Amino acid sequence: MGRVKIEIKKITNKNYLKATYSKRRKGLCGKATDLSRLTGCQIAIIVFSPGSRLFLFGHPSAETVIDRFLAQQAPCTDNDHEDESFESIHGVDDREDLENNQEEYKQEEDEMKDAKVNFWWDELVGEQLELHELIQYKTLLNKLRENVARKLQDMNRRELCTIDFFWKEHIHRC
Amino acid sequence: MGRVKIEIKKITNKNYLKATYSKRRKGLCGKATDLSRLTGCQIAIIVFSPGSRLFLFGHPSAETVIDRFLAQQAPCTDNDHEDESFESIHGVDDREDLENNQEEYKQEEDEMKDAKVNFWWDELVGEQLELHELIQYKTLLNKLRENVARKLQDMNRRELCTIDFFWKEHIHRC
DNA sequence: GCATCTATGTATAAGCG
DNA sequence: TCGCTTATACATAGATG
Repeated sequence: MGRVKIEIKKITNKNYLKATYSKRRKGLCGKATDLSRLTGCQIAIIVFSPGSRLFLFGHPSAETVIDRFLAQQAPCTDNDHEDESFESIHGVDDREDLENNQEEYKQEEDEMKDAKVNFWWDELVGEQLELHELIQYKTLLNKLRENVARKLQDMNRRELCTIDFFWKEHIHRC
Repeated sequence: MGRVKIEIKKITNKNYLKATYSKRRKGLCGKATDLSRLTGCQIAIIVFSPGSRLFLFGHPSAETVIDRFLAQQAPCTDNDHEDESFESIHGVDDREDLENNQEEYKQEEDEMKDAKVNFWWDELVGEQLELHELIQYKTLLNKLRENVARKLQDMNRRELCTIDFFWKEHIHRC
């Protein structure tokens, strides 16, 4: 959409590339704003420029929409199922045995250091923490998420795709 | 850009709204594809429709770009600083005192149940876990992130904006 | 709802300051 | 790196199947 038709392929001239990047990124955000205003949808756009600079855009804000997306990604988030899913991680699938012997359960709980994690964050978020403390937690949390995500990427790609499909088959895509 | 000029405000007619949503969302993705191909940038677009349906688009994939964004969000992710930031969470700011008395440090460490979390996930990600276990962890992790994000949102908005600015002043925005 | 058509408003390529 | 200009390609409003 200009004086001449251009081919949609990687621009080699650096100055030209930067100009096009700025112009079209701006145009993209304008389109996103229009779409949001016309339909009332929420949009987030994340761009990493050729020089790896991060650019964010969103309505109501990029972070709001990204958080909403992340919250939705968990396939099982009801409180009713949290304990269950956590136990299955640690191989504590036989719940009846534990319920029949509270003493043994407590002992086993003490032996499983990892099991405390589940309660750790439940208590954490329930407490009245200072803002900077929450932000520090968020930092650790993002780091952990990154590590787990890397671990997942390292694993068998086909297997991962299957799971991904199961997870996300309800998501529309272009 | 059509037969008549339209005002950019919320469309009330439902059928018309859906049609416009589909057309313009498609157009937006086309623009994003062009931008990515022309400049080599990475893009993710997250949209929640008026009916709260999730739509994802991205190059190379929405998830790839979102993960890259999340990984970058942690202001302090080197291993060298993890212990430091973690201690500051728990108010253990006076490090010299602890270094002068290893015994006391160990004792205090034992008393801080929360402190184990830091080591928990370090060990976790280092181990050879099954895919489904990782996915379960990811589930818990997303839930935790959601809780912390909600907590942050509940807090004083002005204070939060200040912190956000400090965190993200390097991010370009429209 | 989705594809197609056509007229028309918009985004933008190239150029200049 | 910006902003502005202009000619032109493109996106899309409305209509139809």
